[in-house]
Amino acid sequence: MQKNSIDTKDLSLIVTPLLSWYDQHARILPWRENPLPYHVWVSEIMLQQTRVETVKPYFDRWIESLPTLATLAHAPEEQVLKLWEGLGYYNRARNMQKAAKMILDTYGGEVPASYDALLTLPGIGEYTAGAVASIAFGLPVPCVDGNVLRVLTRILTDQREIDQTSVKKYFTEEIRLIIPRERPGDFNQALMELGATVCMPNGLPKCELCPLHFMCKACLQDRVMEFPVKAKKKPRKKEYKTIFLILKEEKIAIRRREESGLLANLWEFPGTAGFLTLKEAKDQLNSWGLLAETIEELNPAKHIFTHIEWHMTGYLCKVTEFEEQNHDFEWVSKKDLTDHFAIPSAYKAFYMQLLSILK
DNA sequence: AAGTCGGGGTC
DNA sequence: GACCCAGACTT
Repeated sequence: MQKNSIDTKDLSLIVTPLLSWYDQHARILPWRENPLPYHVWVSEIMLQQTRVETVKPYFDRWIESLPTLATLAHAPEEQVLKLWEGLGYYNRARNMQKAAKMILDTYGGEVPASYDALLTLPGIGEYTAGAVASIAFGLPVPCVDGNVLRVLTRILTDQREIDQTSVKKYFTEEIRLIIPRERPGDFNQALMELGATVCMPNGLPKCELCPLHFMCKACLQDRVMEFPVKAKKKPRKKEYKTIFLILKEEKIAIRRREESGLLANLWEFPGTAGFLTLKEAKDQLNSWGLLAETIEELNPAKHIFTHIEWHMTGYLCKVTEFEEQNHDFEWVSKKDLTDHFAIPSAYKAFYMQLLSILK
């Protein structure tokens, strides 16, 4: 038996107090109002690496626009991405639409009530398969996310790095042994809810409010901030860009990003690598077949991704086109831009400057 | 197992 | 600044 493990009989002691706590403290959340499998699925995809408070308005708009799995499957991808605009990890939205089509084709339009079947769908990994299976269908399967790992490593003072697959696997099996057959979905949600609202990810946890503090080794030893142990992260790479807000007769230039990589296939304002001087910026416009009638500097901006930093300068340009080029600009009105094209938040600072200029 | 993929809240 | 969030997928 491993050093840090307590036996299953002990860990099973969390079940009753946890469910009882959840009965009193479960938050009222949009996806809990009418927990249809489609609703549970959409919420779990949106919640991947994303806070509850961030997801709420996105979930409401999504269900309003795409109320059923079939409407999602048949929706234009542009609409799906527009509904996802600003939420990040955009493959989640594309994969969800792919999965919706697969469910229509191979499961008769019903979200499959099987952990293994769910796991075959794009965008659904071990966590999400377990979450949907237990919450939407009442199947007794674990779902182990960052919240669960934090709660359990604290209860057990487990010092292993939670980034390791073996550790996640270990806790998944521990949960499988104790998950109550009567209320698996509530149990999984209770564990996550406790992690989100009491056994918090940042700052001091509210141990005095925790229904498990009586058996939490970290709390009893006053060592809660030592857990969970996580691997160190690599420093971010810095990239420098120049962004162009180009206006031609009340229209704005945007273009589609590459089909793979960062922000794949989304729309952006034209840009180039490096910080361009005013003269270099004019030359760049010329190379696009555009002549600057006016050009002025915009406020610089920075955007932090998980592994990259974008440092951006920008120019506002009013142009005429002196030569038809085969560049891939799309010239759109302000209304089309705001209504139909998904621009990632990395461009938000320039997007805001543009909207205030066009106001 | 390590890298990639977003964005924002919180300390 | 640094960390982390109801992770999945590719290499």
